[in-house]
Amino acid sequence: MSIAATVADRHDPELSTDPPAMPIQRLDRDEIAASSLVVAPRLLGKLLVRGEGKHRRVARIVETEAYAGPGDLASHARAGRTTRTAVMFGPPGYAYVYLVYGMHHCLNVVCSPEGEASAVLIRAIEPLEGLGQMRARRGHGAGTDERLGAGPARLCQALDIDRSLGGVDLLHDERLWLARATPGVANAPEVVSGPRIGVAYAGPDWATRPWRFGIAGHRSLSRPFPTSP
DNA sequence: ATAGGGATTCTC
DNA sequence: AGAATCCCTATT
Repeated sequence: MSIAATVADRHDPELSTDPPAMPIQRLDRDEIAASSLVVAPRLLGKLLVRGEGKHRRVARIVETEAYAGPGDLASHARAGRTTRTAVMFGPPGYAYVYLVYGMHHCLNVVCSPEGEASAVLIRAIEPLEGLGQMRARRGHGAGTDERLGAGPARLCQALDIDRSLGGVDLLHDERLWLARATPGVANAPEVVSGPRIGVAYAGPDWATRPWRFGIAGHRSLSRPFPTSP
C-alpha cells in the first residue's frame, strides 16, 4: 500500500479503523435448502456480506430465529402466499426483507424447498469489516461497535438493507450475500436457544417454542437468552 | 375505502 | 412506559 493511500485512509472516517480485508467464500445453496429449524443454528458463525471491493462490509451472524410455514402463527406466511410474502414460498437462498412498525427493516434468509415458505430471521451480527460505514449509517446514539448490529433492524440499518434488496439471491448477488471465512476457522460456536422475540400475538403455543438461536454469551446478541433454571 | 396492528428501537 | 410511522391484511 502506498503512503498516499495510507494517509488518505487515515483521513477517511469511514475507513479509518478497518482491518485488512479477510478471505471469504460464498455459501452453497444446499446449506440453506434444509428446514428453517436446521438452517437457523447452522447460520450462526457464518458471514453476511454487503457489497464488494473497497467498501465491502462484513459481519458474523450471531443470532437467528426460525419461522416455519403458514401453520406457524408467528410467521408472516400465516396468511398464505401474498404479494409481500411471495418470496418465502419460492426456492431457498433468497432474501425476504420487510418493514415493521412503519420504520424498521428486517432481513430473512428463505430456506426449505420451493413451496414450503420457511425462513430464518437474522437477529444480530458482529461487525468485522467496514465498521466506519456501519457507524455512519447507524448515526448518533449508536453505542459501541459491538452493538452496531445487535438487533434485526439495527443490522439492516448498519448494512443499508431495505426492501430494494428483497428477493436478491444471497448465494450469487454482489450486493448482499452469505459467506464463510477461509480457511475454515475454529470450532463450531456454542449454540444456545430460547423463545422467539416479539411474537406474543401468535399465542403461547407458538411464542414459547425455543426457535431463537444464538452464540452463547456473545457481546453482539440483541438481548440475553433466558437462563435455564 | 377503512380500520387495526405490527418478527423494533429510542428516549423519557 | 410511550412514541414513532407506513404498509399489510382483513373487513365493510
